[in-house]
This record gives sequence, structure tokens and C-alpha cells, in this order.
Amino acid sequence: MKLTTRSEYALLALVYLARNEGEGFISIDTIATAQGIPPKFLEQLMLALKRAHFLRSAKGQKGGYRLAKRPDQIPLADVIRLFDGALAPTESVSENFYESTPIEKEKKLTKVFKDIRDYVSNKLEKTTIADVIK
Amino acid sequence: MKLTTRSEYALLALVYLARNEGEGFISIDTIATAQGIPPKFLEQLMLALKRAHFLRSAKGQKGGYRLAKRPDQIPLADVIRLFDGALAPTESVSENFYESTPIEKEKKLTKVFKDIRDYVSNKLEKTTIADVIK
DNA sequence: CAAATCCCTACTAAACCAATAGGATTTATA
DNA sequence: TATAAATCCTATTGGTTTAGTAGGGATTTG
Repeated sequence: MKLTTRSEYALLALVYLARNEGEGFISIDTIATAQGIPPKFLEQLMLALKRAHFLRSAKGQKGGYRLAKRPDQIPLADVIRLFDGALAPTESVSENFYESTPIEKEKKLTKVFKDIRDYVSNKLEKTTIADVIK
Repeated sequence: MKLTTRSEYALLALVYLARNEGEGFISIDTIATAQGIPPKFLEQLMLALKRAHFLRSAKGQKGGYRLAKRPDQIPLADVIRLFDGALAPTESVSENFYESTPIEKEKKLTKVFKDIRDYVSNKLEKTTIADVIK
């Protein structure tokens, strides 16, 4: 029932970049210092975010990262899924990561977890980085 | 964002016992076979459930387990907390397991996770084993 | 006494997590 | 053109958690 620090750090980095849009490329060290994240750890996350097309980067001096999308086009769900996998509380209830478990036979129980998944999913899908910096 | 199999198995065991209330003590092997759970693994869970006063047990031949409370007095939340700890998606948002993280400064973000915690918490607190066997 | 059963602790293999290390490459600029 | 600042990329590490397995002890019933 927990988020990894990876997701939290990634969200914090995106929030920082969103707040400082228009200031060109921003370096990992700048973000790490501002948000209190271990820089080399953040580096890995930024790379992943870049590969998933949340970010654009520039190498070399004056390089760094900036958002590849508008903040209102980045739902929290997308970020969390990238680092933590499925949003659902159990496998049997996840749409994206289905796997068979004995719990499936308990329909009422499954329903409870489906409801939770739906709420969490909806909440995180409709909340974007833009909502968070307002 | 995930439940451990421990919690799932524990819930399945409680559901089984609730469905078969009034049949006296039921052995681990019976439950394990019925619900598809590794018996020696289930044994540990049953012991924990017993120590947490969800179950009563009887040793020896004809021994086994039965519920120590009425099914409607066992919220799913209690069971999940026993095996998985906090329900909240991030530490900074958990009432029972507070710990400081850099995310706290982002109030809007924290709010989203608080909302999720509240929903999940409320849902799991008010759903009991009795609801699940109906 | 034998069988069934819970009780309890220890162990293990694999995965995951958070973080660190360090070299390779690219770019701006002095 | 040398240097510094930055990303890029892979590997490694130490710790924890997870999902089980193993096995001996204690207790009760037939």
C-alpha cells in the first residue's frame, strides 16, 4: 500500500521543472539541491523520465532537463506507473498487470479492491503536475 | 501500491472460517487446501491472527482454528494493517506511521495522497468479513 | 501409545529498494 | 583547443522484505 521514494522523487523533480518552465534546461544538481534528493539517485530517475518522454535533455555545459510536455498533460498516474508498476492493490484487480491468484474466486473481496483501484486510478489520472503547482 | 500475499491469504482464511462458522475448529490443512494456500505459510499467518485475537485455536487431534469475533466485527483494514502495516500510499500521509520526507513541502501533492488514504482507509474500515461472505 | 494438530523459531532464495561509483560522451566557453 | 560542466549508462552494494520451507516441541484425542 506504499509508494516508493522513486515515485516521490520523480514527482518532486517534475514539479520543480514545471515551476521553473521557461528557464531553459535545468541541471540535476540544481533540482537535487532544491528538492532534497540524492543527486546520483535522481540522475537515474531523470534518465527514466527522459526515456519515457516526460523530459527533454541537453548534454554538455548549460545542459540539463526540461519538460517535454505541458504540466497539464502529465497525470500523476503516468509517473507512478513508470516507477512503481500497477496502481491496483492486488494483482487480480489490475487491468495492466493481470496475474492469477486464489483471491479471484472471492468476488465480493475482489469488488472491494476493484473499487479502491478505481478511486486511486481516477484520482491519479485526473490530477496532473499542473494541478499540483497551482 | 500493493497488498502482500500475506494479507490476501489471511483474508481468504478468515473468509473460509466465517463461511464455516459453527463447524467447530477447522485445521490449517483444510483451509489451505480449500483456499489454495501453502500450508506451512498459512500456519504462520494463523498464528499471527491468533496472537492478534482474530482467532481462537485448539491443539491436538480435532484441533484447529475458529473465529474469535463475529465476522461483522472484523474490518478488512485490521487484517491488512496486521500484515502490511500502514494503509497510506506515502509515509508523510500516514497517521499511524509518520516519518518525515521531502514531499511534505508540496502541499497539493500531499493533499492528493491524503485523499487516497482517506478513501482507502474508510473503505477498508467499513467493509468487514461479514460483508464479503454475503 | 499413535496420530493429528497447533506452537515456535530458524533458515533461505529471490526480489526489490535506495543509493553510490565511475567511466564515456557531449557541449559551451574561456 | 583545453577544460569544465553536464548528461549518459552500467554495475555494484548493502539492506530489507517477501514468500516460502524445515523441523522439532507441546498438546490432545482415540
